[in-house]
Amino acid sequence: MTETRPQTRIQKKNREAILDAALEVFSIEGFRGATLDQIATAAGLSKPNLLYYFASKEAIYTELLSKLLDTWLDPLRALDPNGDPINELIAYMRRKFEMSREFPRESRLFANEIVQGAPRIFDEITGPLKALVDETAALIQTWIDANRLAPIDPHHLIFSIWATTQHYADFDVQVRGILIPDGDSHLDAAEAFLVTLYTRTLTPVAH
Amino acid sequence: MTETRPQTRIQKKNREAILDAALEVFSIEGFRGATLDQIATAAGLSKPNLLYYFASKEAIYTELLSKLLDTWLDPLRALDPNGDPINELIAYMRRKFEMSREFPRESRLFANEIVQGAPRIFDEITGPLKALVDETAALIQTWIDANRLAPIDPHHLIFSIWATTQHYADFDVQVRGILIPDGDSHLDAAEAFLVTLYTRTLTPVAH
DNA sequence: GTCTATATAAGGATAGAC
DNA sequence: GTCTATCCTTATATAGAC
Repeated sequence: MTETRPQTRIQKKNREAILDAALEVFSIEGFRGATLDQIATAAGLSKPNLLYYFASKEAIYTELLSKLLDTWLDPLRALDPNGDPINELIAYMRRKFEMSREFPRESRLFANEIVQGAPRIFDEITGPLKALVDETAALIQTWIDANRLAPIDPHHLIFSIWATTQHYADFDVQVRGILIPDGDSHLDAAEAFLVTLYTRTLTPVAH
Repeated sequence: MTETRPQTRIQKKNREAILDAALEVFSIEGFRGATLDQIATAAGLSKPNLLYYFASKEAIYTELLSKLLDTWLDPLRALDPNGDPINELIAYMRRKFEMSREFPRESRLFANEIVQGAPRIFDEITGPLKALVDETAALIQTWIDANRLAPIDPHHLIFSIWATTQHYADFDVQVRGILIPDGDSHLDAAEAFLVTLYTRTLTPVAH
C-alpha cells in the first residue's frame, strides 16, 4: 500500500501559504514593522499555528530571503559571453525589468533589507553576489576592449541597470502618484525608455 | 533690559538634536522599526524629556519628512529654461548625486517611506511633486521639439535620474559590499559614469 | 495539527516629584 | 525642563487541551 503522506502535502501547502503571506507583509512593512498577526491573517492561519510551521518570525524572514536570492541573480547568470554584447546587455536589462514587473514584492523585500543596512544578508552580498558581479564586469570589459561596446565603467553600468529597473517596483507608489496611469501601461513606456537609454550608451560608434 | 530667552535657545538646540537623532534612526529602521529609546539615546536625552519636545513618535517623523521635502525638490527647481538643455540636465543630475553623497540619511528616509507605500507622504507626491515634475517634463519636451535634445520620454528620464543617483545613498551597503572601496572614492567614478550615461543619451546628433 | 489561554517582553506615552 | 516610576498596549512566543 502506497504511503500518500497527506500531512506532508498539507504541511507544504501551509508553509507556502505562510511564505507568500510573509512576502506580502514583509515587503511592505519591513522586518520590524511586520507582525505575526498580519502574516497569520494573510495566510489564513492562527498565530500559534503559524509558529507550528516556523520557529520564529526571524526564521520566516530569513527563509524568504535565502530562497529569493538565487532567483534574483538568475538574470545575471544568463548573460552569454558569446552573444552580441549590446543584445546581451539589453536582454539582461529586460530580464531585470521583467522581474520588477512580475515580482515587485520580492524587489521591495530586498530594497527594505538593503536600505536598512542589509543586517541579515550582508554576507551574501560580499560573497556570491560580489563574485558574480565581478565576473560579469570582467566580461563586459573584454567586450569594451574588443571595441564591441562604447567605453564605460562595467560595475557602475550594472548598478545603473539595477537602479533603473528596480525603481519601478521599489518606488512604484511614487511613479504611479506622478504618472497616474491606468493599469500598467506606463511600464511599457518605461521599458522602451530603458532600451533607448542603454542602446545609446553602449553603442560603440559615433560617440 | 534685553530678553535673551535662554530657554528658547535650549529648546531650539534640543529640538534640533532630536530631529538629527531621529533622522539617523528613522533612516535606518523605518518608522515602525525605530524606537523612542534609540532616538532619545542618540539625542542624549531621556525618553520622557524627548516627549516634552514632541507630542509623539509620529510628530517627530512627520516634522522630519515635511522639513526635508522642500530641500529634496530644490535641485529640480533650479533648472533654467534658458540654459543649454544638456548642460542643464547634467547639472541637475549632478545636484541630485551631490545630495545622495552629502545627505544619504535623508535619501534613505524617503526611500523607506516610499518603499513602504508612502503612507504619510502620498499627498505630497500627487500634489506638489507631481506638479513640479510635470512642469519640468514639459520643459524637456520643448527642448526635444526644438531638436536640442535627442528624443526621449521626459518623465522616465527624470525617474532614471532619481533612480541612478539615489541608488548610491539608498543601496550604499550593497555598492560598498561589491566594490569594497576605501572611503568614498568610488563615488567619483559613479559620477563620471552618470555624466557619460546621460551625455550619450541626450546628445541629439548621431543617433 | 489546530486551537484557547497566557507568559513575557518591548515600546509608546503619562504622572508627578523636583 | 528634566527626571523616576509606571501605565497600557502591542507583539513574540509558549503551554497545554483537543
